[in-house]
Amino acid sequence: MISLAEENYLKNIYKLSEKNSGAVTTSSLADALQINAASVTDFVKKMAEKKMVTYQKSKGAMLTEAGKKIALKIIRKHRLWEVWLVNTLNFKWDEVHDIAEQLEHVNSDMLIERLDNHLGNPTADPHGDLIPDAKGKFIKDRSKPLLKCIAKQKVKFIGVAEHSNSFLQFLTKNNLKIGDELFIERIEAYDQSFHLKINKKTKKVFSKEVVKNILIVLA
Amino acid sequence: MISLAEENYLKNIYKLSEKNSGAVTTSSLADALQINAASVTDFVKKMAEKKMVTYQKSKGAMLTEAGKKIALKIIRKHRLWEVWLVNTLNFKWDEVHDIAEQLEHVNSDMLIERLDNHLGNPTADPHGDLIPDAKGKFIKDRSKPLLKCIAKQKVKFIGVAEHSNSFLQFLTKNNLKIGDELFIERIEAYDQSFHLKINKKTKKVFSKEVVKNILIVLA
DNA sequence: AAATAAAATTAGGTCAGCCTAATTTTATAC
DNA sequence: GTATAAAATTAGGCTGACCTAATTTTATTT
Ligand SMILES: [Mn+2]
Ligand SMILES: [Mn+2]
Ligand SMILES: [Mn+2]
Ligand SMILES: [Mn+2]
Repeated sequence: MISLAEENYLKNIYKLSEKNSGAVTTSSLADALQINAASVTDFVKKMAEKKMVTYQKSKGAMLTEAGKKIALKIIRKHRLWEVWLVNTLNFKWDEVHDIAEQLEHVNSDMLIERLDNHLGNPTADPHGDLIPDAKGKFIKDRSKPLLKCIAKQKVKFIGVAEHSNSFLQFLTKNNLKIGDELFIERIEAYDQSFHLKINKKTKKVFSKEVVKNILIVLA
Repeated sequence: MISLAEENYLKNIYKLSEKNSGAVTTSSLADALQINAASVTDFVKKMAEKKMVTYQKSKGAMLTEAGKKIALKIIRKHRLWEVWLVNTLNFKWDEVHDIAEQLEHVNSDMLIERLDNHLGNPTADPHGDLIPDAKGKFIKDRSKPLLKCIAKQKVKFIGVAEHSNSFLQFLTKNNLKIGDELFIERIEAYDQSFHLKINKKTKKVFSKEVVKNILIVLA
């Protein structure tokens, strides 16, 4: 059996290795898990014995295939639950993460698959994060940061690269939500702020800070 | 904060004190939790320090008001989740208990209340067990064992007094489900087996063993 | 290439939640 | 009421998942 702590380690190792590929450092894991680095070293060694990760002293940890499979399953559960919370129970997108952090550890394959079907086999969660299927496969990710776009492009808002409540609430306050059509009227050369027209109606200006965390696809 | 172990102790103390009122014995708790009696003694003492229970050496434990409140909340969650699993995800009534055992520990008041509303504020779970409201109050229980009835009575099957999978599956196999109307055609004097007509159609005979675990209300 | 800083590891705890074995207390039988 | 059985407690341990402080390794400056 796999413990709660192990599940959280695996999930976070996966997420960190997604960003900076290669071995995940002890300190980055410690930071993500809010656990002392010494404890992480210890734990990771035990996980290596159990073949969930490979570990090289002073270099870091990498998921084995077995570990990756578990990590993806937890991520799948987390995101499916978030979809349920938002779509069925009408939670806001900035209210679901902590609840999903708990629900992701509920262990029942039958439950996951039924939930998935009940939700219509969604491929993305309320924040636009892709949901792996039962085999751990994602659909192809075609998104990129709005910041990478050029003036006069028409794009669709499909996700966020930053998941903090403050950022999500900022977007909500500014009436920006997933699915919105954004037209880039102009990009200010000096500070790279974006002048947008949202859904062919409202005009708004967003700073580079914001724009880099908005993920879009070309419309 | 309250730990998983504490929640399970509280829930089981509540359930055992429901049956045999008075203090809950160490051995009955040990048996229910599948934990060694020595460990239970220890744990219960710690819970007494935290004012969740009162404890008298060699006599047993009783919930305090605070402890009872927590116990009822867990029972509420367990039963609400069971309703969801059966009504929304189409699980069978003998498939939900283990999943609900996990879900009952998910901690979010907002989640419970939204789930409750979404389900239409049910007052009983798929096994006929009453669901306490947010304040811990139950509706009045009017059920009694079918065994206590007399011949020629017409009654409605509303719950089970025995929750084992084997019993639930036995009932399912015999096409008996909650809501069914039962007419007691005759009670065999020798062994107290019940000759029933189910939903004005099927005739079936059930042993005393079975009949004592079927809960009904007079129709 | 030394010196310094940062990251990682080792050594030696703690605490929760369990266990077994031994002992004491309470209940039941004779 | 004494003997026996059952229940409960005490004593002493163990493991998982953390911690701090000290040390070692690796990276960055100068
Ligand atoms: Mn989340
Ligand atoms: Mn998400
Ligand atoms: Mn149940
Ligand atoms: Mn139930």
